[in-house]
Amino acid sequence: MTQHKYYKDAFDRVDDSRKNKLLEIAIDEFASKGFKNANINIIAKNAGISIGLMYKYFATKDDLFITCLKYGMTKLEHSLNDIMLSDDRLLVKTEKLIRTICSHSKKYSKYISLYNEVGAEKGTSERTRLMVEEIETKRSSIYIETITKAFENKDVRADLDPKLFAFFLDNLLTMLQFSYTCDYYRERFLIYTGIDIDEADEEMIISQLLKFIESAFTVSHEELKNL
Amino acid sequence: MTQHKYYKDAFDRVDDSRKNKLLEIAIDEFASKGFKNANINIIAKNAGISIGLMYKYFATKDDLFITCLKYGMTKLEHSLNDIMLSDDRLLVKTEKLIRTICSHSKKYSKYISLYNEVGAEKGTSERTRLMVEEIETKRSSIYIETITKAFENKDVRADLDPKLFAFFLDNLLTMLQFSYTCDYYRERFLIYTGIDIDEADEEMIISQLLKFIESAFTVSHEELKNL
Amino acid sequence: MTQHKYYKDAFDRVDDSRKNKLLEIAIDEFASKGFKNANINIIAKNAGISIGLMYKYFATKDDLFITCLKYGMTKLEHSLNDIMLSDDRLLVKTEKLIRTICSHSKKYSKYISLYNEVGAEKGTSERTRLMVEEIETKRSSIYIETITKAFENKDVRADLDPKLFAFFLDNLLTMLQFSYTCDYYRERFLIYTGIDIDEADEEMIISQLLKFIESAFTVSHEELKNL
Amino acid sequence: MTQHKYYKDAFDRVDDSRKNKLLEIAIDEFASKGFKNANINIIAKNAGISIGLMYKYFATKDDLFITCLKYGMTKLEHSLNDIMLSDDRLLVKTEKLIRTICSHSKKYSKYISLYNEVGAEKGTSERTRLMVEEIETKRSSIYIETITKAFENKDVRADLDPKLFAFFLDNLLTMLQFSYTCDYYRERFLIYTGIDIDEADEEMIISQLLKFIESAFTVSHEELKNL
DNA sequence: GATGAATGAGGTTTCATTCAT
DNA sequence: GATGAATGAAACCTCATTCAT
Repeated sequence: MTQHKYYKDAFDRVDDSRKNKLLEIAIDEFASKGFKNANINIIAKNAGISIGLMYKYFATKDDLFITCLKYGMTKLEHSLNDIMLSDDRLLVKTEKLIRTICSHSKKYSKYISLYNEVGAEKGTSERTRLMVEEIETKRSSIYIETITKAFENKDVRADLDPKLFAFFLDNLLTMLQFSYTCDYYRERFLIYTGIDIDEADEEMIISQLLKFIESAFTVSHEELKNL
Repeated sequence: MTQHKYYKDAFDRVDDSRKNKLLEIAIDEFASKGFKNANINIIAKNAGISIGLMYKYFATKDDLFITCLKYGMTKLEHSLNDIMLSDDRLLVKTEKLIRTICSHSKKYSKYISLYNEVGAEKGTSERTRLMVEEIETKRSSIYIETITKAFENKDVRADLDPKLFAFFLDNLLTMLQFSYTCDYYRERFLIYTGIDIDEADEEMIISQLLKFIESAFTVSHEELKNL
Repeated sequence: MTQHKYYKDAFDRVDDSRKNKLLEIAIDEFASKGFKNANINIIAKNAGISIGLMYKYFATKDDLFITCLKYGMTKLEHSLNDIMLSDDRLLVKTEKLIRTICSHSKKYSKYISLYNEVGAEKGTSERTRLMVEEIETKRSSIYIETITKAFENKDVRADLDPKLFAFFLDNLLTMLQFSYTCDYYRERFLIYTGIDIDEADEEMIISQLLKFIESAFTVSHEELKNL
Repeated sequence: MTQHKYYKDAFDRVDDSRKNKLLEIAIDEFASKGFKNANINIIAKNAGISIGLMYKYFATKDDLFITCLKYGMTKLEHSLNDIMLSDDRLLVKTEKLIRTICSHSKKYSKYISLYNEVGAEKGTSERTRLMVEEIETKRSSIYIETITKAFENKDVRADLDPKLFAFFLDNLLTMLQFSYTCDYYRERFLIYTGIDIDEADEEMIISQLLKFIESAFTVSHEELKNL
């Protein structure tokens, strides 16, 4: 639950524009080559600093990665917050959510690429646990809170569990993000739909996903009779 | 679309039980350490063959990985086929699908771990493209075909696109698989639901997901009036 | 023979308590990690001064080490002087010497640890030569002088060479010091005696060592016959 | 007590002359630069093998060092065994011991240099403990056993403890070894005696040390009176 | 077919020292 | 006097792949 700081004090003292530049360059490298293939010597060189200074800022390659990840995740979080704390009905919120995911995915595809990479990490369970916590705790609680309220307003089918509802909803959004940003999932989208997602009609995707969530199947006959 | 063969002829001549043993051992290594950290020399040692022979079977580490991946993917495909080609209504098929995903995830978690890893691969776009094709083409076409039929039977809301419907459905199932099998997504499930997925009530998850897909939101008043 | 000064003038101008604090902290680091693994940046940080200032005081890490070493060696020298310049017979002096070594070893184990390290230094023969001279010249001359006097008083077996006698005596005392203070030699003591030296009966060790040396002083059979 | 093996199986398969060559070259490097400054890439290059193969033989630099150390220690052990198991009286054995130490020190000075280095190691207490055990256990037990027998034969003053006697005796021999082989202690010998130990009259040193120890064996005045 | 010894480029991390302020 | 950001060479260790037998 404690939010750790994965960089050293020296990095705090760097002015913001250099800080951001460094992180963006690191994110470029991580997003294009993956964690293991990324080379911190190259990151340092591209950022115009010595490798020694790099290690004055970040104790390990891991820490640099996590800092990049959190930097990226923060950007989306703010937009999500704004949406979820509004007074709209859940359906409207969901639409806004999807729109934000779409535009964010285009703008910040590299950040999502990092997030995607974390999801594939093996064999470092303690680090993984920390990272999940850092990333998912806030996001999940915003979702769950909002959805719980929606239940009180009878915006949602009563026999659904708010937590699982939030989970399924985020699953759909996450996979949509990956489809916009990660090589494999972009190809997969192409195979499913026949369309390159970059050239897809975004409005169509949004409306289709909204309908899918809203009511994928038509109400069953039995239920209708009972109305 | 061409189905490549990522091993050498010599591997064809090995008898099946040794073939499977070798692949299972390789899958163990890949699933527990990830592709880059897996060590092909150790795989050979664990499998009881020399590294030289390993290279008589597979030209590169990549090829070994892909062969493992396809080996694992084939197992699920058969079950899916059986379900999708049945005469059930889509809702019933979907339930069967989810059940299969759940049980498969427990039994074959390592195979899914490999699949998950592929989704995070960077910077090898041609290889990635080939792998997506190998894996997703068959699966997606089964989904789409089935769902298109369901549309004809009016089992599905008419204003949904079958391809996107298939895509969204598979997204939900894929994320459920990951939640059963991959470190990160297991933790994420715990954070969303408060439950360790291994100790979760599977029937509850199945029924909730089914409801979510079936009709996440209650039918709106307007729509009801128009019935 | 010239007593060098291994620090810069700026260090002379620092007041004594800060000087001592700095040296004690450096000694801590050197004694716990060894010269090569000790980190001069960390020493500066622990001492509360900047690394820049550190280099205003000491030209190199080597110089800092030597200054620490001499600082530590000085402390024992004074006690030895007092003993050796007294009027006691050699046997009494030797007992006092051993007692002093024991208590000093407990109190100043870190200084001895530095001394022990110097004995293992390789490949810097000129520096080594200088350091031996700095450390051993005074000590050896006190020993030799005292023992030469003892020879005149017939306190010592006549057919022994005073210089070698002093050398052997100091060897025994040095190894006893190491046994009290250095990881390896502490373990070695345990293996030889079955006792952890910290829990050993100090009086027993003293009396045994004294007896071991003492008989060296008593006349031999032949000499006895000639009395 | 278990004697570990600090090299990998692959090293066992190397033929003896190459094994010895490799170890001698590594010992050269360690003895001349010390453990930390020694460079295994250089050792590999000098030995005419690749660094990769080096790591097929030894898991770590540490392991290579320990293997070198044990290789060197074994050589002296055999000579000591022969002497100590003979039927000579302790005084004769001791003389042989000193002679062996002297000649061994000249021949194998590098091995002793390694041993000396271990005695100065800091902060790796578990590794240190293992190494002490490996090296000192056998040697100390041979000493103690022999000396205990000598006590039964009344070769030694009765009020001395055999374990401490062995300990003091080995201390003198160890320091003599260092004086022959280690930079610092060679200089120290020069300062004490005024003689470069390489040009010293070895017979004189031997006889002086023997006398220094010897009197320890003769009975004390009191005891003489009681005869 | 089968072996496994051998390669060596490549990547992370450390730290004594400098120098502009 | 005092600071501490910045440097960058240097060292350990990994592992996919080759090839002589």
